[in-house]
Amino acid sequence: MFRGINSVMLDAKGRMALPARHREAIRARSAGRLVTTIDRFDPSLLVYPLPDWEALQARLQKMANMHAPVRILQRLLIGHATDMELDANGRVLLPQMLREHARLERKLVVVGQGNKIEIWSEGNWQERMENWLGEDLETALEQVGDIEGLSI
Amino acid sequence: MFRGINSVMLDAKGRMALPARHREAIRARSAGRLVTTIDRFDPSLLVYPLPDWEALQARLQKMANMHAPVRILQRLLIGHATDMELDANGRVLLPQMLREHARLERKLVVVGQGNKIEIWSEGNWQERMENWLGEDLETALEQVGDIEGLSI
DNA sequence: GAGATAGTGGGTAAATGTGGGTGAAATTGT
DNA sequence: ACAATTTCACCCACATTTACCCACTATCTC
Repeated sequence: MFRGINSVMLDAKGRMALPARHREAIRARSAGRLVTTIDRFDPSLLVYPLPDWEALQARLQKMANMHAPVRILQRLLIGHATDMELDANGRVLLPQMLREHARLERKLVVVGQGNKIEIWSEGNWQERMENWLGEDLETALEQVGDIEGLSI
Repeated sequence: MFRGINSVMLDAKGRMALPARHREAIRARSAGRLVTTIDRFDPSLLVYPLPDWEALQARLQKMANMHAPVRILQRLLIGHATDMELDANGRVLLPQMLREHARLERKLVVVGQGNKIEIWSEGNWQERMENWLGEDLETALEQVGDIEGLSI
């Protein structure tokens, strides 16, 4: 569904153009309605089409919250989830608290990730990229499994 | 499927002629629709016919992304994967961010690699070639296995 | 050598991304 | 409760990028 990377500006009002390549898919899937929340591992935001987020949220809420880690996960993800809508120019308004979490500044990077879109500050993204490209993913992946015969 | 090496120019608009020897195969396989992404080991781009890329992406997305190395792999590959289409002259427009990753300048090298095509800047390619030719591949390959009885 | 094919360059209209004005709505302070 | 201030939705305007043409040259085929 979503893939590819774009560089865009965050304007003074906190708005960001969603790359055109994703708009049609979003309009078709959810009439332009989206939900953003935080990424719990990295300083970035996750954007889902509304129905996909709702399925995720339902799943999170079904988990028994007697366990502290489940409660924490719910607070982080559901707590920060904010509805957004594409405006006439294909932009979205990113909520201030989420902008702060991802430490977004003027230059952003928008990364398609299949069922979701990630939003990063350009600086953070570039910094991470350098590390990721240097890592030995194969060794780590073999321990996870799932890499058997994968050839890219 | 794809094989052979060509030297082509990247024009001022970021376009590159796909060597004619590959066009027919691409048109037959995917009506001229391609996906490019980055190579994670070298400064080069990988080009797949759309259906072949989609099979790869589906495989990547099935992996459970609770594990950090899986997320990184997805970000690098799916995150940079960009749809392209052959224009009337058999050219493709290479996205700016990918051009930067592969450090493409005016002179490019296009290398057929079976199921994919690699795009290099001429300078990088030549530099690597010298190193590759000087390496003792046999010793290294024997440790990997699968070389038994291979005769070239 | 004439015609076809391949690679390259460039013009132009449409699409895309960016910035900002303005009034309505929400929030804040008193 | 009301005024002051901020935020937001909805416009419009503009610059840049891209898609779609057409043209030119070099090479190859017959």
